Amino acid sequence: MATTRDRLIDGAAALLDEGGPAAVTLREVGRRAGVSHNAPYKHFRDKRDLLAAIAADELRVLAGRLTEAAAGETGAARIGAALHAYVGWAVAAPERFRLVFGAWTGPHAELEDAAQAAVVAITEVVTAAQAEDEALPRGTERLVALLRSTAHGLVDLELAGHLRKRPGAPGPDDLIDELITLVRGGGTAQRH
Amino acid sequence: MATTRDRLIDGAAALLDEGGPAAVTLREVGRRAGVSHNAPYKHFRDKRDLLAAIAADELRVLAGRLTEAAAGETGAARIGAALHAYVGWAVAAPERFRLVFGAWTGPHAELEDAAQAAVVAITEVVTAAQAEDEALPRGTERLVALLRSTAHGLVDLELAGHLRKRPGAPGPDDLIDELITLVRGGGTAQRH
DNA sequence: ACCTGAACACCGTTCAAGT
DNA sequence: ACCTGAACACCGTTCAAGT
Repeated sequence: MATTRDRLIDGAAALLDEGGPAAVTLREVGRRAGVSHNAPYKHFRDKRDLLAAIAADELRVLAGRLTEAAAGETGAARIGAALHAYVGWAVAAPERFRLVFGAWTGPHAELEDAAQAAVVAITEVVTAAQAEDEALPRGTERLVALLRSTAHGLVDLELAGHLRKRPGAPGPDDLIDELITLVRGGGTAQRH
Repeated sequence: MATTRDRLIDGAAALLDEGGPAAVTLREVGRRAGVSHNAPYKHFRDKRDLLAAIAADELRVLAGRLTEAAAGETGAARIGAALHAYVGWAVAAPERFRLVFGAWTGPHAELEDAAQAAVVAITEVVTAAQAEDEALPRGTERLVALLRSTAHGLVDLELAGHLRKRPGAPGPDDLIDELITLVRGGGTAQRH
């Protein structure tokens, strides 16, 4: 049986998916959890803190998916699998994606820890890929930053409807494949 | 002398810059324009429509900056200049950047027109660059989508504080230069 | 420790009415 | 055509009080 705190988080996450952060009213969150409209204040400092708990959960899910997806591949394909997992995660839950990477006024410890763990996960994937594929550029930090940014931007533009105006235009997954190819110098060499 | 509509937009844009969309209350917008708290409804359908007018203005500014920045360069440097202008625009006005590319529920004609014009502007830059630099990959649509996504993602992660945890880590401008290099195959050839 | 109900200060939006 | 003031239905947050 779930604790009140868990039910509050679940209800808030459902409301978030349904209508974005504005739809996450503490009154409705409380109602769905079977408590009063301000019971949430006994478990979270305020609405922001409740949303941050959801965001941190989601970042931990993301880190796990990236690691798992990359584990079944070798070389640059590790990176491709991780980035495809990133896109799949974001597109499946756009509001959670937007929440995680949205404007957080002021620091939040749990959220920052989870974000750091996600960066570590993708960094490990890229390090392994670089060790297996000499066609990948050296410099893990720069490459990670570039790959993260592109995957993130692809998703954000796709969700905003700014990427595919023309039917048949390449989507995020197509463009990730192209990115991997370009980053490897456009060639196919995979020496070890 | 500015019309009421202009003063409403100016006041709303200032409030947006100061504290994000939540800070744009129609009451304060009206107060700054010297009208009542619901006079805005005579010029805009609702708050969303007022924000969309700001976003459309901003997209037109962006399109102009991209074109202007690229005009002074040749080959791949056109793209570099345009993307640096994109980053400069976004970082200078983070809230406007977030507004423009944020979650717009339902279509908005003026905003979509302005977005289309911005895509046309960057597409023209890339087309010109491709004609001058054979090291750039062919396929304008795919390259434009990739470049836009990376620049957008760089800015979004930077603004969220997710890009540069370590002091001295590469910033958006550094990574754009690296992107251009990688996209040209890592080489420096620039035959015409 | 956890929860409730009333209350406060907001906010977007609507409406009748004014010039 | 453009604007105002009152009103409505919200919402986040606080507080005193209950078990």
